[in-house]
Amino acid sequence: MNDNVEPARQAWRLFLQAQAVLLPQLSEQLEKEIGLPLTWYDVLAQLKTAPCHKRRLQDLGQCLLLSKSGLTRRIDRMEERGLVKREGCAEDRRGAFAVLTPAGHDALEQAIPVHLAAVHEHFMKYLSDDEANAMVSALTKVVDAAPPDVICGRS
Amino acid sequence: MNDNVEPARQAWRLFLQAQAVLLPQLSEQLEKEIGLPLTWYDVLAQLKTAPCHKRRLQDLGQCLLLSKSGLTRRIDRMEERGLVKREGCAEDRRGAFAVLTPAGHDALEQAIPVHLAAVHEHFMKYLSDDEANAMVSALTKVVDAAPPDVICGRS
DNA sequence: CAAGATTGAAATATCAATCTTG
DNA sequence: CAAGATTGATATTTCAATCTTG
Repeated sequence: MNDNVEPARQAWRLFLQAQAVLLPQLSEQLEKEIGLPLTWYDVLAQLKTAPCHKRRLQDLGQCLLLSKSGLTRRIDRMEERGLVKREGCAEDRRGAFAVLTPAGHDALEQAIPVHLAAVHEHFMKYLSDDEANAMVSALTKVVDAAPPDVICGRS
Repeated sequence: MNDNVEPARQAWRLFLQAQAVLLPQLSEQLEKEIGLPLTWYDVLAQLKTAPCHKRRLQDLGQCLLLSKSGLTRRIDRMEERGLVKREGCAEDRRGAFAVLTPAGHDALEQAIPVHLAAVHEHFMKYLSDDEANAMVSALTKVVDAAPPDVICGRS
């Protein structure tokens, strides 16, 4: 019974520590080598895999788990730097798209190998196959259990 | 070898997603039910386990992975609310301690069961024994590989 | 000068309110 | 009125500069 509680609690502690150690490290490294904040990388990566390299702001906010206004401002800053641009939506004129620009595409192409190498170096290389599979199966349950309003419903 | 890459990459994606979903949820819940931000809970928890319920600001910043000025301001806000207080250091008069107040101790005692229950509800209960052990072994390697002097614990 | 802590300026996030369109 | 997006006010964090003490 104690053996049930303890490993899970330890897993939680390490989960928090790992993200607290990893994210600043990866963020700083990408920023220094490519001049791209990790949060911008996330936006560019989403756009790259989207049809026509564009995506509704609404959708972007949801899949990046960012509030509406948070996304508005992030896109503002990225647009100032020419990495994305906004595009009105013809079918629903309330909406808007964020579109990848050529400069944004180039920046991402530069960033991808650097970032993936860093993720491998600091995270993936420490996971055995079994450990990776166990993490996938466990965290899938955790993420799927999150109420939809946590994922979608932020002002 | 290719089978090594994919589960690990998926584990990374889920790792990011899980923390993005979990932390706001736990934070909001603790804030609503106890009126205590999760970041303050972390400070109180650190102080509770320290000798005499006090700790050098320097040490706190390191184990909470917070910058010097970030900690200064967090302690400012908590001191305003009477949860901690500052205390000069006799041996090295440049330094200062953060000390748990009775009010801070009470708030933490209220918060602990609520927060632990929430962590169980949203995270721990989804981990089988094997999955928890795999996560512990994997994340231990990840955390140990990071710059070593900064690691302490949360909850 | 170096180390511990604080302060000012800037970055980035959120909530609430607002504007525009359906 | 509801939905998509933006704006204003506020909160928290970091970096660089500063103050104090060793």
